[in-house]
Amino acid sequence: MSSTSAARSRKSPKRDLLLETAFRLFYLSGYHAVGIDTILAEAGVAKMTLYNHFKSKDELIVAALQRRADEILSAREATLSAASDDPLDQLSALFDAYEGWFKTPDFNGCAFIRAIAEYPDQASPVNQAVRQQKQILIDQLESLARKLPTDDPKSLATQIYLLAEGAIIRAHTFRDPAAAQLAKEGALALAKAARRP
Amino acid sequence: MSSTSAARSRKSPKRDLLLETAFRLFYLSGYHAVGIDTILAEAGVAKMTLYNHFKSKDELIVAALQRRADEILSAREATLSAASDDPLDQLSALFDAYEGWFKTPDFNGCAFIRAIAEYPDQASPVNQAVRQQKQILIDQLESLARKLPTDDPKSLATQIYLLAEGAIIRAHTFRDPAAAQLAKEGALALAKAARRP
DNA sequence: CGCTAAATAGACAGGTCTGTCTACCTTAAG
DNA sequence: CTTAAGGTAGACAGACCTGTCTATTTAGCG
Repeated sequence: MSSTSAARSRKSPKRDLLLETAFRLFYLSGYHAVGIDTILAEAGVAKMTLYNHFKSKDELIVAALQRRADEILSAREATLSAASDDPLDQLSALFDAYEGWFKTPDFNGCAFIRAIAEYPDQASPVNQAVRQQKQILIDQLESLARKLPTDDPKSLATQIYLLAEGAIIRAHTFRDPAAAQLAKEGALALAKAARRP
Repeated sequence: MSSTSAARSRKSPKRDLLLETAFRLFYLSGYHAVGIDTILAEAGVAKMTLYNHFKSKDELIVAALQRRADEILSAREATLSAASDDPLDQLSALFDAYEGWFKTPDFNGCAFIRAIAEYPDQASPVNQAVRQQKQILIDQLESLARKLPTDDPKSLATQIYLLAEGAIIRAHTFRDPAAAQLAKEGALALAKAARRP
């Protein structure tokens, strides 16, 4: 029995290569626009290897997004810990990091926002994965806002979140990395204005 | 000669029905996810009628977005002219209108942002159509910002734009219409803080 | 060596997609 | 009545899509 095997280990070089390749191509052209065969050809991996690791294309997308979320989380923690303890400095560092991202040659917007755009059904696993990831950023912004002198840190954090997402949209739509600095100035102004007088 | 006809008139009931149906379905499920046949079945129109009016699916998408842009522009002008002449009132009216939109049962984010997400290639006609439409909003915000007491109306207008786009993203991702009011308060705070002291 | 798990190539089914073509119908104007 | 434009139905080509299956090969390991 069990002639064909499971290959369900979470640690596998082929699996990781598939996730990296899949994310890169999805990010370049979109989720529906990129077919399985394109990813397999680019990665040089057989089709059955993919379907041994993932049940479906949707599952591959979710895993690729999850992998990307881990990368982002690590980078963000590095950015924050490189800045001083001053919450305003940390806010500045966050938006400066956005600017660096916007200037990378293959910047193509936010993979998560674009995933929501293609999978707007809230019941979709892709949609759920995106919301989960976005919530982490919002939580981090909220804990940052709590270090600021405001009586409504939650609202302030959300407003900063709106500026951050808006900056990504603008940078992507108009290829305008300067959106990061405008968002940063806006965020700092809101943080200062929110001070209880 | 010319046994088959052109049917290229810009005013045609079938053409308009196609555009309305196409936009509704694209907005519901996405551009790649909705096929021509689905639109034709929903509209009750023959395939050749579509291809007599539009050269390709891409051209249909562009036309549907253009039609939607006209609607939005009219609605926005109505919103602005219903408010007082005070630019802060006009700003408030804009974000209140956003809230109303977010609360509509079939709200599904911004059709233009989602189009950019699916057609990230700047050379794509869809991408170009979206940028053109978004620029109109930015120009309107800029002319509004010029009525405010600030020495950098362009930056202020862009920051308000970031809040507006961010609010749409948040409202769509988390089904949170309250994003509109947060964005509005943020925009008003920025407008007041930008006053030359 | 021998066993096992992982990966491979490639064919394949079944469906969907865009776009084209033909032949026919309806309607309205001259 | 005649003519022409717009619309219709349906078949069709050709490409692409996801997912499955089989038979074979490779690689690690006791």
